[in-house]
Amino acid sequence: MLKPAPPTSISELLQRVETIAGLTLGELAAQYHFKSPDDLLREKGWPGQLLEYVLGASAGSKPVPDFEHIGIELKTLPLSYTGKPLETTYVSVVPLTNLTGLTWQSSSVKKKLNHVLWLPILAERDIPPINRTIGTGFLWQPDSLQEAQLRRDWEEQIELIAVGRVNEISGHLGEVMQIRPKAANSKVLTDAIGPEGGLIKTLPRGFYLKTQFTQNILKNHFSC
DNA sequence: CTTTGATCATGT
DNA sequence: ACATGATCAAAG
Repeated sequence: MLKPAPPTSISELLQRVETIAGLTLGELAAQYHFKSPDDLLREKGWPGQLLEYVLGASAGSKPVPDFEHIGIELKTLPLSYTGKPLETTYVSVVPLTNLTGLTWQSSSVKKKLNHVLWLPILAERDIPPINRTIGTGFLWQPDSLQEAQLRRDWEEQIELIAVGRVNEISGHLGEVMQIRPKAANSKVLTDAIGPEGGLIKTLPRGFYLKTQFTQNILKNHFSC
């Protein structure tokens, strides 16, 4: 099959999502002649890349949403047998310099999470990737409580970075959104503001949604 | 070289 | 069990 064109409307996207619900990743990959790894030890991003391809997301672009025309970001969500998220959800890179004037409203987190298409996948580790089943995808936008929680976590942790305390940040901070390393390995270094106000080198970091937060998104959607 | 797609793997 | 810190490939 050819590479699908980007959906031109939200309803078209949702129609495609309905079509793939219940299929396994392997079935979908076979239909589109997409590769199917035996495990995700090396190709950790495979589920997301497959779904992007099948649903017609713009490939590997940077600052724009996956579905640029309709402003929607695609996120796969790996679930356990009991329906709980197995992993945190990566959101975006954490800015570590040039933070003056940066606000929640203008942040990459706020923009990325403005409108998300969640695609649950039954992804328990004892299931080979090709046998993992795609669930019912759904659209989500943060409600006022969720946005307040995200904003507070963002502001608290960005403030620490702004005053040169990036090295005091760990995954323990944040009520619903944490900061963790995001790099090829632990030797990668990037610029950040140091304790004396100058530049220091530190690990690149990313914002991640904690599993309790995404579990609540699921609960709100499938029970209301 | 960096960002995006994430999951792996170990310590608690 | 679960979360934090570490890691990997593709694409631009």
